Amino acid sequence: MSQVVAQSVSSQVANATHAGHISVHSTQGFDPELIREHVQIFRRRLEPGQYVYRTGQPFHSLFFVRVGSVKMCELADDGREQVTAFRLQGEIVGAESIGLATYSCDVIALETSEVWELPYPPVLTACLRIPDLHSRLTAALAQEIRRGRSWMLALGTLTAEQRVAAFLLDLAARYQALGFSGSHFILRMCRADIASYLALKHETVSRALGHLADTNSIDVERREIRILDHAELRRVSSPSTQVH
Amino acid sequence: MSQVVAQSVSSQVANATHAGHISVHSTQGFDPELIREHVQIFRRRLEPGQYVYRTGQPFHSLFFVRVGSVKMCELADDGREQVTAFRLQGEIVGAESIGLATYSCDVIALETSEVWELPYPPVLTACLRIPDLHSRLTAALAQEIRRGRSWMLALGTLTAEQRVAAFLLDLAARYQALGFSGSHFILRMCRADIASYLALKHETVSRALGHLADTNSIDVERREIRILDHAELRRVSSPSTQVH
DNA sequence: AATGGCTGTTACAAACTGTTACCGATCGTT
DNA sequence: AACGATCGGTAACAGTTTGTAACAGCCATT
Repeated sequence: MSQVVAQSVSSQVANATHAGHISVHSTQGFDPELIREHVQIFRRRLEPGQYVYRTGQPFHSLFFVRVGSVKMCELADDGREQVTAFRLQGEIVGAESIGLATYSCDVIALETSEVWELPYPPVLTACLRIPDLHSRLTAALAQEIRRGRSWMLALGTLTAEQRVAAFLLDLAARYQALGFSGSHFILRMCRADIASYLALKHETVSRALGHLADTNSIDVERREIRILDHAELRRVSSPSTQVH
Repeated sequence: MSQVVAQSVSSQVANATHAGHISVHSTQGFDPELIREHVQIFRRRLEPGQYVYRTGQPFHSLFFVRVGSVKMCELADDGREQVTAFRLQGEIVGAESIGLATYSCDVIALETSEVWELPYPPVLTACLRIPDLHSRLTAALAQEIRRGRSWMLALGTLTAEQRVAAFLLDLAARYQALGFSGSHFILRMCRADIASYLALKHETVSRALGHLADTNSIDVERREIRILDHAELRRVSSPSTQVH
């Protein structure tokens, strides 16, 4: 039965994708359509686990996630590593490496995906020609800074269960903005990736999901998530809203 | 006696400041000198605790920290707040709010400081006129994203003592890049601010500093820090370097 | 259909961090 | 010089998160 449900979800995905309606909201208005005439765009198809780019490879392009989703992994010299972002379709990756000779992180497809490669020097040139494009790119970069800061705040101030709740709400909002269901979706990443992103252990993520399910806030079936009570999830993820 | 030492440090600060040599490295080359002729710059003097700008105020300018240091504080709707960055002289604040109608965080002076206000619309215009400036601003924004990511990695993978060690090393490197001593400096922020930034409680910061002092890695006298053993500090802050 | 590998779940004990409380030091003010 | 407020340090105790381990479910391969 869960098989059937999962399929119904993927058909939603297919529908929305075929509608060709990519939310520009999620990229702060940086839309590849705007530079189509000025920059040659290369399309690349990716299977789960394939790299969009790797740390240390020469920086040459930004990438627009057209279909699917990717994870971004930061890695330190001493071997530590962490997932620092998940990017869904309609979002940009690669901007963090602007100004460097080589990419500063790994980007890996979570599912079968398609990215549009936007060679950076041409993008830069186009920005000078199209004043609007410049401010859009700058705004997209600034938004990326804010997303990081905002997530730092979450990591620094929320407990394990609160982080998991906040993570689900964030994903739900982004799926909804894309035209998918905001209360029923499939996690494209494994527990270990979620845990890494939330600065927890994967067992702790499991336990938190289990507890949220026990309290009927959500329904969990491995990677399939149903949000049963948005209000309760928000309450859980916002400590100050609690009654003392 | 500690009084004397503290004074010797502040004279170092005074010296380097008077030398007028602001590192462009720390701003990825975004230097206010470059736009002097295109943008009218306003100078502002700040006393400790004063705001450079507040969350919700209309966004209008970037700020270049000319003298002193500031903290950046993120605050959530539900009241949670966290210090998300410390900026020393030669660094830029305000870039995270580009593209928004209002500033997205608080910036507060930690000591007597001077900031140069750079009205943003003129900066943007100047970027279109000076191609080089555009790439410098973009690069500065990208660097800000990477700094955030890199700190997220630290928060997510390091223990309390490792974070404190990493924090001290980061400060040391930045002071050294500015021409100050990298092994003897004064913390401009209180323990609570450090704790907030490191996602710890201030008691834990105290314990960690105490333990680092016990092992002769550093010397602590309230806000005065001497790094006695850089190598040991690096070892502490890099888990994988440990021998099993 | 059976196997092995990977992923996810749960229980229990241990470790680290947070909490609370108190004390001393410093600084600005009266 | 005395005062209060803020800041910093220490300690005992409580709590959450983690580590370890065992088990179950899914999937690809044989």
